[in-house]
Amino acid sequence: MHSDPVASRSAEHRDSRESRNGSTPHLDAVSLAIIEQLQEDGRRPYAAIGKAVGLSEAAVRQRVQKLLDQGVMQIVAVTDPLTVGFRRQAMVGINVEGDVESVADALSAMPEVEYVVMTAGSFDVLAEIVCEDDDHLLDVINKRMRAVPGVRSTESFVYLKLKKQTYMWGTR
Amino acid sequence: MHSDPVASRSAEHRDSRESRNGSTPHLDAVSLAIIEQLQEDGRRPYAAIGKAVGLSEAAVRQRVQKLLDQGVMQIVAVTDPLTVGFRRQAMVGINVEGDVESVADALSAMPEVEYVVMTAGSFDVLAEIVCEDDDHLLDVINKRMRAVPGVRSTESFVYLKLKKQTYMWGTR
DNA sequence: GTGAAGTCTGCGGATTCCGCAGATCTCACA
DNA sequence: TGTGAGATCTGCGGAATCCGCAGACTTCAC
Repeated sequence: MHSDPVASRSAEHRDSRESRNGSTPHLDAVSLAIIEQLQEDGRRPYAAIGKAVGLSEAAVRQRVQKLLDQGVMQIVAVTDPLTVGFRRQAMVGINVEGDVESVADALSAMPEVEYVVMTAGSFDVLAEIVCEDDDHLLDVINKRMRAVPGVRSTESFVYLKLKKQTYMWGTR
Repeated sequence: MHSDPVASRSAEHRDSRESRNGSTPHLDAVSLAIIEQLQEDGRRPYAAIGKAVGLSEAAVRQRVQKLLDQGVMQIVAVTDPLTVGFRRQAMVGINVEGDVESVADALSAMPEVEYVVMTAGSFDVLAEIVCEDDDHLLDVINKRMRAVPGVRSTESFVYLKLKKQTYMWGTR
């Protein structure tokens, strides 16, 4: 048998069964390790990943495809829209009366909204928006977002400068 | 000459010169189009991208490499840490007295901090943090972040559920 | 004990990646 | 106006990678 940098394979399988999260199931240590590799470089070859996690090239490929199909992970190019230019960006904190999730869904449906998260604290929902310019920003916040049923109030934080943006939660 | 889906090449060059953003220079329409392609699929082959934007495979490869080297773009796997499991995540709004940028830099240096942005509004800085558990979260916020010189106050928004996460600003 | 489902491995063949040399264009400067 | 440096694009092979598939193995339910 080849060396196994992560752990015993069969043990992983048993672990993955006892996922108490009903929605998105089963992420064993090997898949975690694969995701970590792709967090460092989304274009890393499958063979190199396989060597790092102790799997064949084909097995890595099948796992990655499955993770993508399930929506657990996506491999994409990320930028700073402000650096790329000509756009206004903001985080909007929202207070909701009634069903929070339906408001979050309505916000998620808007193309200018890149990021929506339900939170505990003095806001019920946080939404990040990317706009063409100030007029567009004003339109999205004051017309469209405030018009969503259940939105009680909003507070905006216009982005001045992005200082850090990483995806390295795995590698610590 | 082949068809040119984006625009005239030489015209692009002229456009790219007049970038009034001193920090990160020059992003012409072709590079924008390449980024859009990679926002849809970070592993899309260079040849396919070249066909879409009207460039040869080698030219796309050189441009992508340059964008990566310059830090304009990164190609990575992104997930929802909450879905992946066993972690607490929060957005922290911060008020600063004195130099905001130095505070932002200090926060950026912390490994648990994934995202830092300077803002206009009732917070000076927003920081997103990913922690192992509640104890870790408490430690990072109350011990480490509040200890940064210049931090006047913080307010936390613990993540309950991520509803949307895209990187499609280009394709609208 | 047996069959279905899931996963891993190994293996070609097609595709892609990669470095390099030459051509083209722009721009600065004499 | 001419010239040379710098940047970018194209085309081309050779190496590496991607991709589908068939077989083997394990687990699980019945």
